Amino acid sequence: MTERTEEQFELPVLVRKQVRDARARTARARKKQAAAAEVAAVDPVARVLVDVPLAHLDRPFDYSVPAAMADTAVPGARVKVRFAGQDVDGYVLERAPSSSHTGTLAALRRVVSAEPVLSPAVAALTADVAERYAGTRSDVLRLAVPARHATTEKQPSTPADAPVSFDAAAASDAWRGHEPGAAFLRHLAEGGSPRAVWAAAPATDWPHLLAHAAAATYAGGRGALLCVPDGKDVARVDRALTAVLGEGHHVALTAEAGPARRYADFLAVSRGARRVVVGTRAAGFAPVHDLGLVAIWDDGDDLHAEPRAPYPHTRETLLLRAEREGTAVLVGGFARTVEGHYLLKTGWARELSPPREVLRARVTVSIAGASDRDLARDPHTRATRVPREVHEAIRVGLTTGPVLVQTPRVGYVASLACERCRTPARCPVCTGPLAIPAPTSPPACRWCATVAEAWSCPECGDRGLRAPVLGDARTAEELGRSFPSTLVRTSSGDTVLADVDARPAIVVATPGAEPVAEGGYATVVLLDTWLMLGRTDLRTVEEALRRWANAAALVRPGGAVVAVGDPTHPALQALVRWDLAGFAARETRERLEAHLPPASRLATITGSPGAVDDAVTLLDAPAAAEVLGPVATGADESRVVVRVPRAHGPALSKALGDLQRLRSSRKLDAVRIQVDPLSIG
DNA sequence: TTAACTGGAAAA
DNA sequence: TTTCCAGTTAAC
Repeated sequence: MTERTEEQFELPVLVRKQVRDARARTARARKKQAAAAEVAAVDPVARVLVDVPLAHLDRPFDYSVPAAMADTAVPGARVKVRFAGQDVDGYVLERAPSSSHTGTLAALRRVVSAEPVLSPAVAALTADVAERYAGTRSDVLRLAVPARHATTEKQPSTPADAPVSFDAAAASDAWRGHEPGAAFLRHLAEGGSPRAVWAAAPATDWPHLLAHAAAATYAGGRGALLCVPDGKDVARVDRALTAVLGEGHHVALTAEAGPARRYADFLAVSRGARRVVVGTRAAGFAPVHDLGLVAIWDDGDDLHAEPRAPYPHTRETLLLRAEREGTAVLVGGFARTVEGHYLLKTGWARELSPPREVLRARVTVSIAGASDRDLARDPHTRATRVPREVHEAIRVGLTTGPVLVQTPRVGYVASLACERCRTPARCPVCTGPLAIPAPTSPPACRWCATVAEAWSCPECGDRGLRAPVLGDARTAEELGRSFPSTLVRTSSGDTVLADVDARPAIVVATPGAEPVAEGGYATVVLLDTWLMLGRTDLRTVEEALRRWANAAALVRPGGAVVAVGDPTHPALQALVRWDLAGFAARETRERLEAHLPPASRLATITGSPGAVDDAVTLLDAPAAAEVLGPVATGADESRVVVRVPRAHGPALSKALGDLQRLRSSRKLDAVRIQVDPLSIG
């Protein structure tokens, strides 16, 4: 009885002790096993980058390599490791003879595959990009290495065909009109690393020029990497590369291809079976062997800005890569960005551009200003948005070929505008945009709901408001009425046409969705340019000009471009003179005075007001840094902007990275950091 | 997820 | 002082 009571009483203690002992035994056993397990004879240590989201763990951890994995745990291989009790994915960065870690190393748990998917060059690039954008390598690696597809991995990659010899004559011919294009190509072919910012002349078949630059590099025994904004452009450059290099030398990497195809193409590159690559922004990380040239087309297109952390921009990724791998650089486009201009201004890159007489021969740009006088003379103009001379230009164009009509997207500008001078109508209370909430109601502010019954235009005093007539469908309908016997096609949103043939037709397209015409358009019309300038973003004007230039450049050589808008606007004047370089230079000067990028490096810190506040306190920013804000950006979210002169950019990135590591290790509330955000909105 | 560590409380 | 235990922290 007594014994039983005692037993019952002592049971929990006993159980606890047993559990404890059992745990200790398994721990000892595990350690013994780890120590006893045979490790690799050479380089028994693997430096592993683990895939964990914590900034302070963004460094290699050493693991012992079991003998069975000696040959498969190669640098670049995907592995599974035990990390703080969990199985996590990682990449072997390198193998080493010993570790500086004090304490016993855990063993690699499994080599997922011996395929070295993370090359030393891309691993280094990943570190550079993470550092530059104050992010983690694991985030960058998600962008750089595609998901594994085991079946695909088992297939060998077809080796490249014997390279065709470089046709220097054809290449120089293609680049004719862009000076000094021939010298640039020769330099590439000889294995040099020239760096250029290229202003393409309108009506240039730019995919072929890119293909020739890649071919020149390839002929010199090196690889080339071409990044373009979207899948449509990838397809064009893909075709151009096939035309110049033939089949079997290049791959096109896009998000559209399924996972198997994507991985197969990636492997063809990482195995060195293909050394010429074209793709969208993710391709910037493609592990091209013996990389000799990196190129980006239309670097002002915001598709080049990665929307996932740490938000790297393709141009910056490629420039970091060029620095590290010593490659040639080609930054091209019809329009020029302020960043592109900056590369020239600092002497880092040379200019490739068409001489005046080439431009004059390629295109004639004119402006149809819908002035009051025009409206009085032709009241019909206002109803159709298409001034008489534009109507005439379309008619003339249609006698010889297709006509492109670019019209702003629906919803691009939702606000009402002054009927007379077309200044966007803003709320007198909060400066928000005015709109008509219901068909019969008076205009009201979309931000603060103030009813603006007695609105008058601050620019011209007119009291009339007009709703912008917008949309490609609406425009197509109008033009269809004006040109009854003409085929009218639209390209926008979900139904984007890649190309149209050379027959006369009206092609109505929204910006960025313009199809390429066989042989080029006879005429290009840019409607409602004033609407594209109506936004208040920092880059509005630059962006509008870029979109106009991209549409205008689709004319055939000697074709006509007509823009409907204010003839005195500097952006339209730049378009008329096709002086996009001059516009970028002026824009850069203005930004310099306003301490905006690219003369300054700028970063935003966003998060809960408390977190942002103490992030600013913890931030060990360079002495020259200015902290602007915080400002409230939403419900319980605030933001500060940190700005430094460009020379202190790397120091700012470093400080922001340190801040993230510190916050992560102290388990403080996360803040989102964006270095060089595209816009601060 | 979990082993190692920390510090405070209880036992000696 | 030593031992035990729960909560915390670092993570190979």
